[in-house]
Amino acid sequence: MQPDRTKARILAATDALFGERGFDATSTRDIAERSGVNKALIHYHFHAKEDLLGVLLDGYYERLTVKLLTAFGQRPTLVEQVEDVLDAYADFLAQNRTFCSIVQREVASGRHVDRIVQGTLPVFQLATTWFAELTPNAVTAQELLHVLTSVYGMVVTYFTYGRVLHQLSGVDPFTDEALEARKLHVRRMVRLLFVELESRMSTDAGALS
Amino acid sequence: MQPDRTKARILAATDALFGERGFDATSTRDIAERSGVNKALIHYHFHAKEDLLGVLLDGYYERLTVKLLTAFGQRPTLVEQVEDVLDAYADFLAQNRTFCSIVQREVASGRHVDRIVQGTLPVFQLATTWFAELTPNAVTAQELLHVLTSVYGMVVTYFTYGRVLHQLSGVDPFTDEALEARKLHVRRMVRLLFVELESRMSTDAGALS
DNA sequence: ACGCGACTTGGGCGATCGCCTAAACCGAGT
DNA sequence: ACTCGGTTTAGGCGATCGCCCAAGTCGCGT
Repeated sequence: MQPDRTKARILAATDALFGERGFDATSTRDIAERSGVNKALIHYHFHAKEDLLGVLLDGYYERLTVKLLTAFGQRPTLVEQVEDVLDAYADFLAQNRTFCSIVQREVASGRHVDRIVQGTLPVFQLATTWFAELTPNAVTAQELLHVLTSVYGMVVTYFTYGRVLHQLSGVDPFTDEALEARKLHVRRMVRLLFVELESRMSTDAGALS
Repeated sequence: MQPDRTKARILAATDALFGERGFDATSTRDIAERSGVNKALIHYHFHAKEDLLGVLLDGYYERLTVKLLTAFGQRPTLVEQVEDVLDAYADFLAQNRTFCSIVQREVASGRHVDRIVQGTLPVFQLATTWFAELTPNAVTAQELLHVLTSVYGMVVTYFTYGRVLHQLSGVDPFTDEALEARKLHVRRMVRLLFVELESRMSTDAGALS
C-alpha cells in the first residue's frame, strides 16, 4: 500500500476514535486496529500520539476557514453574509461532528488552546473588522466579543449537546429537517441582534433598556 | 481522621483533577496524592473510579437545581425571574468552573448522558411549563427547545471557552467585572427574545420576517 | 480489659499504555 | 542482478493503570 493511503487510513481512524472516545481514552493500538495497520506505523508516520491530534486539528481548521471565508462575500448585505457564514458553519459541524467533540474536550482541558485560537483567528478577525467598519462607535470591542461568543455558543452547543437534546426532546437533532430548523432559529436570533444594533445606531445612543 | 473528612478530601481532589485534566487523564494515584490519602482508600470509600465521577456529578446537579429553583420565583414578572435564574446559573458556573469542564467532556464522549439529562430535567421542565402557561400557542415545543438551547449555549460557552476568550481578547473573562458584564449581555439578549415573543403574541401570528 | 467493626496501610497483581528496536519487505534506479 | 531508501512487521521494553489483598490501627460498646 502506498504510504499516503496508510497515513490517510490512520488519520481517519484517529478522527473517529478521538471523536467518540477522546484523546486520552484512545490508545494507539485502538487506532492501529481500526485502521487495519501495524501499530508501529503510527509512530513511524506521525512520530507521537500527540502529533496525530495536532495534524487532525490543523486539517480541520484549514478546511473550516476556507469554507467560512468563501461563504462570506457572496451576498450583498451584511446580515445575509453573516447568515451564510453561520449556515456554512452549521453545515461544517454537521458533516464533521467529531471535530466538535474533539475541540470541546481539548478546550475543557486547556490543551491545544494555542492551536485552536490560531485556527479560529482568521474568521474571528474577519468578524471584528466587519463590525468595526459597519458600526464604528455603536459597539465596543468588549461587547462585540460577547456577541460573537453568544452566536458561537448558539451554533456549537446544538451539536455538542446533540445527545442531550435527543433525550430531552425525543427527536433526533441531526436529521436534515432538524438541522434546517436549527439554522433557521439561529438566523432569527441574528436578525433580532441586527435590528437592535441598527436601532441603536439610528438613535446614536447605547444600551438597551 | 474521621471517614467523612477523608471522603470529602478525596472528592475535593477528584473535582480539581477531573476538572482540569479530565476523567481519563487522571489516575486514582493522582487523586490519592492530591488529597493526601492512601490510594486504596479511594476504592474503599467509592468502590470504583467511575463511581467517583457519578457522586461528583450528582452532588453538583443537586446543588445547582436547588440554587436555580430558589432563584426562580423571587420577583414578580417572568422576564425578571428568567434573568434571576440565568444570573444564578452564571454565578454557579463561575464558582464551580470544574463542573462546566467535566460536563462538557462527558457530553462530548456520550458518557453519563443519562445522569446529566436527569440532573437538568427539573430546571428544564420548569422552563417548559413557564412558557407553556405564558405563551400557549405562540411558541411550539420545537421552537422552545431551540430557544432554551441557545440561551443555555450563551451562558455555558462563555465559561467553557474562557481560556480561548482570554487569548483572543487579552482580558481575563473570570474577574468579577467581566462576569457582571457577561450577565448583563445575556440579560440583554433575553430581553430581545422576550420583546420578540410579546410582539408575536400581540399580533397573534408566528414567524419573524 | 477486651473484642469487634470501621478505617487505613503498604504492597503487588494482571493488564494496558506509548514508544522503540531489529529485522524483513519491496519497488525503483543502475 | 543488486543495491538502497522508504515502508512494514513482530516483539518487547519500562512505566503506569485500576483494583485488590492481608495486615495493621483505631475508637467504642460491653
